[in-house]
Amino acid sequence: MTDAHVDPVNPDSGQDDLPEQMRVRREKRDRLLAEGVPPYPISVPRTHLLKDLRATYDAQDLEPDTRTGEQVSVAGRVIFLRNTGKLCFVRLREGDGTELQVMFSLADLGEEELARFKGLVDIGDLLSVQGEVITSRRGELSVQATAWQMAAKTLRPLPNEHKPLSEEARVRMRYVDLIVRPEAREMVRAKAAVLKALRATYDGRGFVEVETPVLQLTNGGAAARPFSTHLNAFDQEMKLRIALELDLKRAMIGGVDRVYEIGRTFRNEGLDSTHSAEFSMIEAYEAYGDYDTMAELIQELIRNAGRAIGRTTITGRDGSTIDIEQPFQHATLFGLLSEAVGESVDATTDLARLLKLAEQHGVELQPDRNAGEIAVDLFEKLCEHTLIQPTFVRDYPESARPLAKPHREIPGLVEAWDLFLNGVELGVAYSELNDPVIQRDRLVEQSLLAAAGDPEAMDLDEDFLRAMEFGMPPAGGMGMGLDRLVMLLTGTGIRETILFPLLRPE
RNA sequence: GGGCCUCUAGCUCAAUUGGCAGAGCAGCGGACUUUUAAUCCGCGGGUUGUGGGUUCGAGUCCCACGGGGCCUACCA
Repeated sequence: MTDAHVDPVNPDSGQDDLPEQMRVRREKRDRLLAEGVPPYPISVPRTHLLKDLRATYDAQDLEPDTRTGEQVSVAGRVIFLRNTGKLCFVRLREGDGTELQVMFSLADLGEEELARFKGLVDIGDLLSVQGEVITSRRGELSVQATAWQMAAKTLRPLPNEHKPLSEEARVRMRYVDLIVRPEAREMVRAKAAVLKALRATYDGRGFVEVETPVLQLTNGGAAARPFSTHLNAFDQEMKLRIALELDLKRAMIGGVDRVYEIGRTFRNEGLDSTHSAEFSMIEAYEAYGDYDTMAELIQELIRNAGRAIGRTTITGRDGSTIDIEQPFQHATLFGLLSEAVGESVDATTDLARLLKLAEQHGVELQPDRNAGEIAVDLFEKLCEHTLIQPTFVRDYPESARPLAKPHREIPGLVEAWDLFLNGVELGVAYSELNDPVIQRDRLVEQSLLAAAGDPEAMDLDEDFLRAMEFGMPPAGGMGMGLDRLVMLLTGTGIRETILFPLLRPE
């Protein structure tokens, strides 16, 4: 932020139209400038992190009124300020939430410097303080200040520490949320730890991380409405990717046998508490693997991510305990569905029977669904929410998963699973279709839908088909939503896990 | 898309039947050398989301618009 209208040599920026507290802070900034002290210096002394001092001294169990003799310079944000006349207490907080008390006394600072401190420092300011590490009379680890500098003057008051910010304020001003709310700070670090664990798990298994284009010529790899944009250099309409799949398969065809990407995808669809316009996808492909090797992989990914943030047991939404250290269950789609409807249903069950079952169980269907799609609809409505313990739901009807390979034993099914945990879908995997002729048929079918106006259908990606015709190894492929994983492991909503969620302009 | 709720001081929230717009924290002035949401005395702070309307009088009732939330529907 710049204040071009403020003349620093002639301080008069106490603008009348500002709220009182902002005016006061601007005046203090002006006073610093007037005395020749920069309110935003290039650097300030800092010999120790608050965290360092806590690590060094907390373990020593110091008596009250201890003087350690160690001289330090520390820096942090003033989050608490108490003035008892000739002695001021300040609590500094640094970015990770570590706090340390600083004491400003008449005896150590002198009358003039103490008065300057009282007159210039507000809650929220970033401060550098020099002094000795001591413990207070109450035994609290502190720095007894002998000098201080403003590191950066804050012009807006911090919100009330003791009342939670409204949910809207939290997401609109996440920077403030991060300052005042420990859970917000922890979320940032938890997500980073999860990402690190995911990469370590892939890397440990010999997977190679790649980056593939976000800007795409065609819409493919999933069924979703894309964002459109324009590339001026080619005068070319472009799409933002909705999935990573096609480029990762191209890489695998080229010999990146174990390949993964963690990256942003974009979907121009409805937004709600579980759907975001942009979100991070995790996809991996393993040549000579299949959907069983992917099941092993995803368990290890989730387990290691949980361990990285110390959360390997989760309380399910029905109150039960989910222990992700335990092997995940396997079930079949038709097995679970048969159980739910109380009669045997399989890939050969005809459309009429399935429609009848849908009616009996009050499941509303979209028009023109085929038998396989109805079976999946029934499963989603009747079974999905009951899958609290981690469960791989395997073997989908062919028509419901057009990019998976036919099942090795059961006709009419394909080798695909969805992983459910706490009643939500967390990841998917296939034994990937690699017959370029069948692949072409499927994609042509999709492109006809697209031509007919289905905004979610895939475009025909001729280059992808050409790549497939060079031979894609038999492979397993998996996908998982990063935000859903973090939500699951931390037990929070999507607006908490995304640092800066998309919001309407104020 | 449909339904319900909500928007008041920097922040979090009150305001009875339509009758002077308030509190806590934060801020300003004063006292206090051990506070930890300190205490004590005093003071300021508002276009009640925006625009209309009803009324002697609107934070409150009506209409429209905007922001936010919840439920529902849709959604690889």
